[in-house]
Amino acid sequence: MSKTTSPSKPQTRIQKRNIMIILDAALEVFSTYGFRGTTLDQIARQAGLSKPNVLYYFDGKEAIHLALLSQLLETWLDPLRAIDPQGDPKTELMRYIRHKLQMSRDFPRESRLFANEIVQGAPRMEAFLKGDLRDLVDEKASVIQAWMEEGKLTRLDPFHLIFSIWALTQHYADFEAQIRLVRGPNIVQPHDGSEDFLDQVFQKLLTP
Amino acid sequence: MSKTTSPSKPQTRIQKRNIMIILDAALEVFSTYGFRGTTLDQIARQAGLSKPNVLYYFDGKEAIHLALLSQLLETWLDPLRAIDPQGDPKTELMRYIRHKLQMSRDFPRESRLFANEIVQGAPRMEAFLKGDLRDLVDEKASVIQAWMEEGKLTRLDPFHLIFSIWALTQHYADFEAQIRLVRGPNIVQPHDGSEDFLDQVFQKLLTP
DNA sequence: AACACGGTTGACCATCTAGTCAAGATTGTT
DNA sequence: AACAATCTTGACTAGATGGTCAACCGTGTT
Repeated sequence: MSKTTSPSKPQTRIQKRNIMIILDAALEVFSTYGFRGTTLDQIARQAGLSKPNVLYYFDGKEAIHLALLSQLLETWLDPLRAIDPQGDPKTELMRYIRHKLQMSRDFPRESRLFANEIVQGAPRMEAFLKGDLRDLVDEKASVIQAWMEEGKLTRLDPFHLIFSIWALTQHYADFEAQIRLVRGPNIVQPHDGSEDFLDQVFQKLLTP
Repeated sequence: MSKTTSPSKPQTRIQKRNIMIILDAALEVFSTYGFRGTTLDQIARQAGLSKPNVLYYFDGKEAIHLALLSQLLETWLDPLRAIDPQGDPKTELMRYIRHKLQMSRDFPRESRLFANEIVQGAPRMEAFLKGDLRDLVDEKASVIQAWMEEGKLTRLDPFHLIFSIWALTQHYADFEAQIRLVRGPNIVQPHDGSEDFLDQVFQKLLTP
């Protein structure tokens, strides 16, 4: 029987705390080493718990990973969902871009967890990608398309536009190591200047 | 003693063939599962050889990975190196962008091998990133900066510009699974339309 | 204090994985 | 054909890894 997915009993204080600790530790490790590259011992050590104790709260490595992923997927859709068809086109898109960049800055581990999954073929996210995400992307692409046809935005392929936003914003989290090493020791925050840059890029790009 | 790095004896036909087969198989597997997620058995199976036979040609898993990586790094610099300070600024950059996109289309496994390494903190590429790559990026950033000051390009942070080119071009290879699943079964080639799109984007962006 | 339940862990197991080795098969050369 | 060098592999080992379990500890309630 699954341990964390049974909603019958309410969670103890200790349960709440340890489950949070474990998920945080697992996020740290999974986002760095990928699913197969992560060991339960690593997670346990990072969490400051013994391995059997970790397995007391989760049914196994897979279950921890799944918990992280489904927790993540919920919040992943929100910024895109928030694009308002009634709002001002450029404002809405710029807000989306800033929101995504902010997430990449504030939750780089989540971004890398996601990236790890997708680079490796997304075996655990097929349902999400071709389900909820596809529906939402299709919907918002239509909205953007309509905006373009009204002449309020530069005419571009709306799907490629969305992908380009993902690419540019997530790059700062996913390839942080590269940016950090290429820029040298002077640059502490790989994100420095990214907001101004993306603002410039998309202002110029989207204005017809 | 290393097997493949000893240049004393010339390679046999069989050696040449098998080393190529192994590297190709390893690229396939490493690029999909990452270093720690890949097993020697997987590589051997993919190569159609026995595990001891694979180890006859390479000193171990690490050595295969290293061979792939150093082989890759050589070619990785070429497009950037090809940017000619004497050429026409926009032409040079557009050529670079198309070149990078082409590589992402023609060598997606190489791109994903790279991506896997970097997402996981680039532990095996530090020297390259903070050495040759940094020098080259610094050099070309200066060139771009000069072009901008001459008024031949839109004023942008040249480093962020280079990163944005990397992000946008490699995205099509690294996140192919996402694009494929989000776009649905109708889209066969995730790259479809990417060249036109990036042409539009950077034409508009770079023109002052 | 005593009890029950939740929480914790050392010791253990089965399986997987990188790597070894000695023996046998194949190939090229004379 | 005969020989040496190259090539191949089944069987194996040591250590890592996911997961189990029985016993023990801690906490809150009466």
